[in-house]
Amino acid sequence: MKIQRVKGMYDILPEQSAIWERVESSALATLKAYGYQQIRLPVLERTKLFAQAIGQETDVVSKEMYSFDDRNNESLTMRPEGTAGCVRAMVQAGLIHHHISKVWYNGPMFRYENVQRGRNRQFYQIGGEATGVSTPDIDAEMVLLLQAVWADLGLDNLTLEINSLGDAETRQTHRQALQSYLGEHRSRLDDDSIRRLDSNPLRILDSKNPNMQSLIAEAPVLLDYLDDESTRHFTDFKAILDACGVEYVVNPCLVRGLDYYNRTVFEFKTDALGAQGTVCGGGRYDSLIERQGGRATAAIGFSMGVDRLVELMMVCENNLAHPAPDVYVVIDPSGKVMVEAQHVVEQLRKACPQTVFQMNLGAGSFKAQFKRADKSGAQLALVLGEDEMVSRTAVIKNLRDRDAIERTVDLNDLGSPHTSHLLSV
RNA sequence: GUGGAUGUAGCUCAGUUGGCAGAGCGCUGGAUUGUGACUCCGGAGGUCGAGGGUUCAAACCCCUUCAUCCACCCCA
Repeated sequence: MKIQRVKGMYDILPEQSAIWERVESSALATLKAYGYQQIRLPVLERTKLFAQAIGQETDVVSKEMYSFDDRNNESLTMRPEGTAGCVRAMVQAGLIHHHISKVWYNGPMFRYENVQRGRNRQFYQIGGEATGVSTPDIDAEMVLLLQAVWADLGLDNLTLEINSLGDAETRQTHRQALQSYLGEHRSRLDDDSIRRLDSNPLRILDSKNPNMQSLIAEAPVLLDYLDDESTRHFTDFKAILDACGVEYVVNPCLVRGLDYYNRTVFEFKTDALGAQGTVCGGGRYDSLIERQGGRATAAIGFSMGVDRLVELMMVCENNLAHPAPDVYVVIDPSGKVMVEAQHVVEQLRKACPQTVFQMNLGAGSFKAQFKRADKSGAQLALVLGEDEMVSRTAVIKNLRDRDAIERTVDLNDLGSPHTSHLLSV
């Protein structure tokens, strides 16, 4: 039996890697333009870091972590998300003592979940964290930054949902109100909802069950419980989005799965990817840094699911062109010129650094080589046959224009502008 | 953890009542001297997911198991 890949962990094959590169480079360039600097973090952290930061009771910590004891009998965990480790690093390095720090990271995260479309056990996130700013201007700038990434990628079908969770007290008070309200109408709840009553009552408000809609409509709304400062924060946040022409939906039921969030939370969603439509999520975590032992510092972060963005790019058929070489080099099938041909092409690569040359490798008749040349997508074929090598020339054939005449280059004059011109595409 | 679907060539998939393992694409050789695309003729490539059972005979029926996909839950 051949050894197969581990469930939920995928190989990113050459066919897709170009799109990955596109998403990553687009995010990188935009983050740079908004003043974010890269931070590179370990995959392994101490287990208690995540338990503390994310919350012992969350699904992620209670049943989805890849944890194990190392040889020193210390429990380590493969990071299930990026923020906890990033905050740990920033506190450890003293970065939170600046007026503001903006960092971004990119890498694999691990959660032991049942796989389905858009949900893998090893998945990739590009995340950004900004510490030191408690005002809503940074919240809005982060959303604008993300919008700029979508625009750059040509993704125009994402909807932005926002909400404010207030502070911890807000959520606690609302949760109790919600539980007592739903508890009073227990008879109208379906089985799923009764199960969630203790674990996650806010989720009940998301139910699609038509029999419960009137009940849900009357339920206590989190936004009504916000303290004054959170309300003002949320209002100002929305005002900046409005001024910048950002469309959004206030979703009072939007909650995040990790405990550290407060105030502003947001998600970018698509309906083109099946059930897992959240492509990017984020929010404030103003008390996390202090809880991690740092000086009390406000902070906000986001993370985008690169796997999902890549899939969305493929669904939208945005630019799936395979990268093609510019010049395919056909050499004499006899093998007599193999040594010299490699030398010539090496000189050409230096003389024309913008041009991508693909040597024919692994022998083959002229016929076979031209078939490969055609299939490669190259514009030009450079023919280094035995006759040409004797006369120190090479033939350039245009593979995309039937009527173009074949041209000849002088192999003694490879560095000349004339040669470069003939080979430029 | 709970449902449902699917496993046959590198890929996408046919395979009738149980009766020789198939197609398209891809790969590869050829169709008169060293030239691709369109066309034509060849070739290679299979433990039919795995194990067991029924049968003269199993890709097909039965049992077990593994894997994949989709969904619930939850999240990026």
